[in-house]
Amino acid sequence: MVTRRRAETRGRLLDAALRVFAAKGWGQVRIEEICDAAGYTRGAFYSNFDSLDELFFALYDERADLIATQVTAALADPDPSFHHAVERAASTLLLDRDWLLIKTDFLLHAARHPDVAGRLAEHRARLREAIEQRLASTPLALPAALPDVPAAARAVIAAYDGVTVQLLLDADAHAARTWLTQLLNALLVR
Amino acid sequence: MVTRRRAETRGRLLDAALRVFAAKGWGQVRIEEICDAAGYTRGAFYSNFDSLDELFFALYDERADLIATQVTAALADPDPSFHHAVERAASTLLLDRDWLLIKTDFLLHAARHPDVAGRLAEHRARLREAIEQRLASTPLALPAALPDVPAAARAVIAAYDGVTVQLLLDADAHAARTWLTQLLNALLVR
DNA sequence: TGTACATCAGTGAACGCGCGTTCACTGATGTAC
DNA sequence: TGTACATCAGTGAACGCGCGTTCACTGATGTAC
Repeated sequence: MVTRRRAETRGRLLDAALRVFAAKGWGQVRIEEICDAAGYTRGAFYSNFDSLDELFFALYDERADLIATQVTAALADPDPSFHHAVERAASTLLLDRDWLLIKTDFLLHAARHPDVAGRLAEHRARLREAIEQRLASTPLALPAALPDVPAAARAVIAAYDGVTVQLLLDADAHAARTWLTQLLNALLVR
Repeated sequence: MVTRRRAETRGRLLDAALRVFAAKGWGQVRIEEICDAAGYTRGAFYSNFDSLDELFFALYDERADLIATQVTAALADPDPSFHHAVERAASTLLLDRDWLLIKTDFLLHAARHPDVAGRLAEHRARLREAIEQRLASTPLALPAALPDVPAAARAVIAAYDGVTVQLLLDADAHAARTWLTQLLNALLVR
């Protein structure tokens, strides 16, 4: 059984870890920095996690699940226009720079350690399916180079990844959203 | 004056650093690992560099310059077809996974430390200009969403960045080149 | 609701290892004749 | 070309700090009556 106190401590450590990992980056983070940021001493960390890796993975899983759920909801809503659904999904995906930094750290970690790449593949698969379903239920005249819905969905993800890089560099979230919309128009509308 | 011996040692340390940084990642690398890989003791490192950061930056500058030169040459060659030039540039950009890993480490570092982002911005500007010049000298019917050459060039870079992410995850360089070509067709050919 | 007790979560001092950094040294390299 | 010497590049042992990890402890939380 997990007590309320324990769950709160764990939650605060995870929240602090998000900020500290985003600011410093994987490999530059000391356990004590996270504990300080969360308002605990190091013992609290060892009482809740076995290692910094375990905490980082827990953090990734938690946020990835949250993002995927939000994006799926934004895309699945049949009410708004295609354009509007894209805007909402793009807002979720491109708003939180901290998450983009951590996600990219995790991407690199997965690229170097295939044994942990599964978590990331699963997250990307969830997003891809949500995109495919939206594309399939929208009347679109796809260009010749992207003949079917799966190819178009992969193109959407490539565009998103490309815009993410730009956003990491210039930190201009508004420009990134505009740019993603523009790219999707170029890719999906013949 | 730099002696021959000194230049060779520096070169071997940089080569070893490329492999070690690619394998382990920024922040996971010990100075001794690089020295071991290069066949030196730690003193050799301190005789040539002040810090691991300095070595990493030197490594980035060296490789970025090499890549940019090669890509510019591939794109500037007026002889081959547009398709062929794209293939050659894509080969240079997507062939060396070690470089993609290091480049992405550096991207994250630049995203977190704006004061060092200049090096990366310069590299990207060089690539963008080479792409713009090639696009300007090629008769293309751009889609409505990408009205001018600068927008098209930025789209090419976004596609490249997106494909890079996929290649980092699946390590399939051949699929990545095919996929990039397909994306560029979808983006640039109305 | 109040009290007494048991358990558990987080404290923080202490330990010790790994690794960055230094430096007196040696033998490799370059130079003068 | 050969030799003698000076300088310089890389060696590797030694030092010590930062940080991960442990653990005896305390006071916070939950439970039984």
